[in-house]
Amino acid sequence: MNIFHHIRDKVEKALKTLAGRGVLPEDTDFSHITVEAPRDPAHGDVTTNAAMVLAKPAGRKPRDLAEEITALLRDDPDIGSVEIAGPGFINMRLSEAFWPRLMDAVLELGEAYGRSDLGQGLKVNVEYVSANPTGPLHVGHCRGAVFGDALANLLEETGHEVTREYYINDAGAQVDVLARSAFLRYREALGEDIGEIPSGLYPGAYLKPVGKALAEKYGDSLRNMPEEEWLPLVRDFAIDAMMDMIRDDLAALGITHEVFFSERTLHESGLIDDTIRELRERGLVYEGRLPPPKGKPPEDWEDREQLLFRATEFGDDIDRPLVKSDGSYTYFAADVAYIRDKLARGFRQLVYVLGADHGGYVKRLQAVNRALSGGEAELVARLCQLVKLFRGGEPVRMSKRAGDFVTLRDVVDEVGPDVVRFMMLTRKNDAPLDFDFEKVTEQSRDNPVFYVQYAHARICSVLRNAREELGEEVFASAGRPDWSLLKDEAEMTIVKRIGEYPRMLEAAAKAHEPHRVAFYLQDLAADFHALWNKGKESPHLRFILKDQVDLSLTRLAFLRAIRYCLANGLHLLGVRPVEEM
RNA sequence: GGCCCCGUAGCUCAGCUGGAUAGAGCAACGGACUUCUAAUCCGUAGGUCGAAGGUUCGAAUCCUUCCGGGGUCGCCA
Repeated sequence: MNIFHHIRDKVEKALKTLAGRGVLPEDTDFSHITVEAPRDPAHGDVTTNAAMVLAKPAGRKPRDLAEEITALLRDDPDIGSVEIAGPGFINMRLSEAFWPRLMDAVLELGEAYGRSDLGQGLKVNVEYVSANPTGPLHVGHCRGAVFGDALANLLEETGHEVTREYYINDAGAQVDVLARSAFLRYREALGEDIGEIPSGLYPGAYLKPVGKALAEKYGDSLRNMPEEEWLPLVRDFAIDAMMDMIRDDLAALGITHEVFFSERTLHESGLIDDTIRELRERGLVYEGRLPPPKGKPPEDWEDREQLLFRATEFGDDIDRPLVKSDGSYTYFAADVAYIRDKLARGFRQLVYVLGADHGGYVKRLQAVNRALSGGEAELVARLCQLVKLFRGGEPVRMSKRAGDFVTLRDVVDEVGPDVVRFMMLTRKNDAPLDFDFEKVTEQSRDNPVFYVQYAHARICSVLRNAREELGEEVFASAGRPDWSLLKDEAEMTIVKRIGEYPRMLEAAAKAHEPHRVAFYLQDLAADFHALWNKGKESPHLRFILKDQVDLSLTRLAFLRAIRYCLANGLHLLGVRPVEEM
């Protein structure tokens, strides 16, 4: 039950009637019409800009057109009153008979309240995290991980067919460095004194268990091999170990990807070769030269003829090289093949959740998508800004030396997955985020995680109490809630907020902005806390009133509806609603 | 130098992809507990939406140009 869709249908029906009468052109475009809640509740429950948007095509003044539209809406039983305001807004107040239907629907739908078919089953691939398999995830990965996961949930909830995917960068030089680093730890495990880890190798202690495991598996047989023989063995072993670790870290945050896609398989299966052949056939590549990079001294710049993708024809600033000077493929070449593969798997929306430092990469990805999908698919890139860590207001210092960085696991272990997940979504993705270890575990108003959880727990507390206070027999013989008993302004504020939930989810999904769910939950929690406290000054507003059973039962049903809304939103964010604090 | 992101109350940020008098929280000040959990709530105060133009019924939002902060810029991934 989405009240805004409901009213929109009525408005569009009225507009079609007007089109039939010749007031509007037959082919009028309705796409810019909004049907939404006005910012000021005094303006009513639902407002539409239809008259203002269509005034020009109709060749009439907005307020005149509004008159014609309202005449057709006025008799609708769901609409209590209609008014024209300001430059031509049509403000509607829903009839008293309408709200009970909404509340009944919320209770009936329960955990399904908010789901929609907005996406029409569109196949969406959400790629997120995709960290190099060379070490544990650090805090920097946290935000993208949580953002991507919440976005995937959000899209799923709004009717998209979602695949969560992780791209494993297991083909480049950095995994050879990983192999050499692991080999050193292997020699260490065999009793050798390896001294200090040479610069250029990964110094982290997390490779020690890998070295030990290698020693157990291979004994000292690797030690006598030439590098070209042991390296592939050690590399594959180490990558597997790193990916196991990464999967564990993600699991600790409640994140599970459906597909882990290996870059190396693109090389080995010949998919990149195929892709480049196809590009050649379609005339999308050519041999050419690039200008040297600007802004940087071109130290080792070598002007050469190379194979270039015609990215500029698809909106990029410069054509992009596919082959390195040593003849191997660039990272970009693999990415082209990867996009081609995603399209071949039927995805029509490719979502990339990236760190802000990859901003420069977006245009070329979009160029590839345009070239290969011919406009059939959309590529959406979302950039996550970095997270600054604090402890009691003081910045947490991290030095890259000796692997002394804060890992994702450190953070989750200290404050818990729910706090991490919620906090990561309390800011728009492209705004920097401060994360203070002390503040996020504080139990106070300025900690949004706590604030929302507390509202949920309070509701559960009342629901628990009610059984004792009112007696089991009251519940056994309870009829349907009489929603007309909810008359107070604070109660109606909440009813309307609940009504906005489905629309908020759709807007968030369209914009790919899961943080809106977090903000909505804070608003709903605030509405609830306000009502709670109002019950202190005005005892008749309390939820449990022993001498008014029908009213109490209705308010308890009301609480269950609020609870569904809070819990559903929290679930989307991957945060567990708690029943007690 | 090119491209991308950001600039909104003293601070941290929202602002529903063009709507009505720009909103929360923190900090400041003044109030509300014999509790269904005061871990909360109510009230007061606080603004040339970085600047200037433009688009139109209407701009914090869209376009152009500046100012300031961050990121990025072939053969790393």
